[in-house]
Amino acid sequence: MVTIKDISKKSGFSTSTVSKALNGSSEIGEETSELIKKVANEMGYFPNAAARLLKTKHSNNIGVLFIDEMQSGLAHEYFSAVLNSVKDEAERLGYDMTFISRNIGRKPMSYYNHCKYRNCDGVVIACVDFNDPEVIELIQSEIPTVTIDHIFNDCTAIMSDNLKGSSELVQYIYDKGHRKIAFIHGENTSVTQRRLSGFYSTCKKLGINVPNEYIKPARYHDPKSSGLATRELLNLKDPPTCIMYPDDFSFIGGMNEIEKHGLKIPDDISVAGYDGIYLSQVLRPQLCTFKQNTEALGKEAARNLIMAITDRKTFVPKQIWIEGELLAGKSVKETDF
Amino acid sequence: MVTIKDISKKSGFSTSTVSKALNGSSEIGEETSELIKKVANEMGYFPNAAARLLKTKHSNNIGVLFIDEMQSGLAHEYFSAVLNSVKDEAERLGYDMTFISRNIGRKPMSYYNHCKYRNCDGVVIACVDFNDPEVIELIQSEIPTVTIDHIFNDCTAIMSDNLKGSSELVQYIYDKGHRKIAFIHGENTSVTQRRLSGFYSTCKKLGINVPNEYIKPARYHDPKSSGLATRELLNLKDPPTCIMYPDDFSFIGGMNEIEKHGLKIPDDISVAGYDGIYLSQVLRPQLCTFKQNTEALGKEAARNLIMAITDRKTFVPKQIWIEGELLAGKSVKETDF
DNA sequence: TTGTATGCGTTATCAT
DNA sequence: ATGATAACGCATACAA
Repeated sequence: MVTIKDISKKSGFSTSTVSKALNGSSEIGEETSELIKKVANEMGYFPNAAARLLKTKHSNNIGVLFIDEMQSGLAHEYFSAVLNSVKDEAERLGYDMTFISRNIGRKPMSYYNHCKYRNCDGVVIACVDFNDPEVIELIQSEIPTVTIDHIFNDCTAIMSDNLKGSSELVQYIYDKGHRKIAFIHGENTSVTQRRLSGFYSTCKKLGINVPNEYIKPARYHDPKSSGLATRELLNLKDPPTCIMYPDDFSFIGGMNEIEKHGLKIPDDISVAGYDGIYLSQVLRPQLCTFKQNTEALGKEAARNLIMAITDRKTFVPKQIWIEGELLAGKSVKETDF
Repeated sequence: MVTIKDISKKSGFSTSTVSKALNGSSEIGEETSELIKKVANEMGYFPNAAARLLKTKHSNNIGVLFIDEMQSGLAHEYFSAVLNSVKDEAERLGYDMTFISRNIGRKPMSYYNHCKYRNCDGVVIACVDFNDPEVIELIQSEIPTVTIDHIFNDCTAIMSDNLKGSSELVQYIYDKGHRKIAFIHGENTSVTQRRLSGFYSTCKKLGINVPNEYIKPARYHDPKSSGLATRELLNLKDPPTCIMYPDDFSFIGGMNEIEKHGLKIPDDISVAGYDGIYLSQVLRPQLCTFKQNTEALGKEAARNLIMAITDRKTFVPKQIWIEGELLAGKSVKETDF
């Protein structure tokens, strides 16, 4: 391994001069600086992040907490897309990304301690149980954190605008003439609560009556439970003319159930998803859905986290709302009720 | 931050005694050891990975190279599942995982240098262009590497058994009575080559004649190109009775095209996918596909990489083949040709 | 069994 | 403008 010492020997300058030159310090002469850089290059020098960290206390490394109890974040297209965007932006800003887990080897370790152990400058938290005491410990610690899709006290949060999303969907469905709209929702999280709020408030605004049996609980990313809920809805005495699903993926479960009932989308029943994953756009009929802006979500998460790290003293926690986009598709039929 | 020094002061023992006790050295007395551990616990001590690394040269951190030119690995369910499994096993064995990219901040950096910079003990490589000189540089370097789905000289490779997979599919389809089997394949990689080999050799063994126009190029994970290929196949004077797709996801493109032609699966035409992603099992009819064992792939990758790291001297590079499993589904119709 | 001293590669402080 | 030196937190060779 080529070290600063080697460069020092080869170039004849002291290690401190070399260090300064390599870091672009203004106190080093133009020529020396050039020479040193040249030598460093020739020798294939690269700094050692660990040694640097030991002095500077900056690792230029951020942790990511992406643990889904079901199938661990990554399997979920929405979260993997967000994560990917976090990664791109972090790299652009000079930060690497390390996964944070609850234990390393046989040793159990809290998320917080894991971050300390790896000297993470900050952490992006998403797709976790925000009631987990360990998550809370981490968020409340001195380590800068940014949460995605969950507001925790006054910590910085990047939020996909779920209220607006479900509102726009309802509005669109209403505009198409539907008055009997059912909503199959995911498990009880703040995301779900916001979507429900958007749903109810828009219905109210539009004067739509929503019978309780039109609201069905299911699970995110779980076609089975949505399929079940769909069956219940279809078997109602007065079934809805349009069903909103927890997410595009879950809709697959509904789709099968609808076909089993011999119904056709959108002629016999209209449907809408959520997320706008690729799948939704290649299904036929194209699914009406609300596309969350995963790119912006990840990018803002990384940007704000790094701002919080860099301007630790002046950075003010904030909530950032990322808007999405309605993809009309062809799964909601124009109707005259 | 609580350091060994703090514990030393509080407990009255020297830093080296503390260090040894904490690392379970046998040269420290039972009681002292216990006492020191107790104090360390009380003070909330956790070691500093960077400082430790500086001495030991082991980071207990592995890098992952997961860059797809199309949509960056993570969006691909197959790869994200593999990655997830790598992560789980690595963590179990006491290793963290850091993403490796080509540049950090504005500074361009080869993959190899990035690994050095972060002191990765080893790297898992998947889903990249294996002709990239930088990838080659990394594989040929002194850093232990494990590749997934690609054999590079005599480096350790974890291979999903694509030859067997496509063979079994052909055999199954043949057993169902089909003799006119088309194959839409992905871009030219070693994975594709193996699948093609399996396809051709099994056809030959079974005495099936494969016209050239039954073999169509498309792209992995790209429904559009598979849709196009499907159209061409359906428009043939003598169209196939069964179409094999590059992967389950791509099949969606074919599915739409088939519907557009007014055909029904499997009554009018049979189809098969590859991967066995969740989607394939919730589609109706359930897709006939070959499920790759992502869990085993990731686990073996992590295990072998860490073995290579630990037993650097004695570890012998090897190829490990991971078998998958045919999921018959209902998309291939029994026919009497 | 325990303690002392040293060094990993880097940066920062203080001289020169 | 450049250099000597110390320090970051830890592990280890060696001394006691």
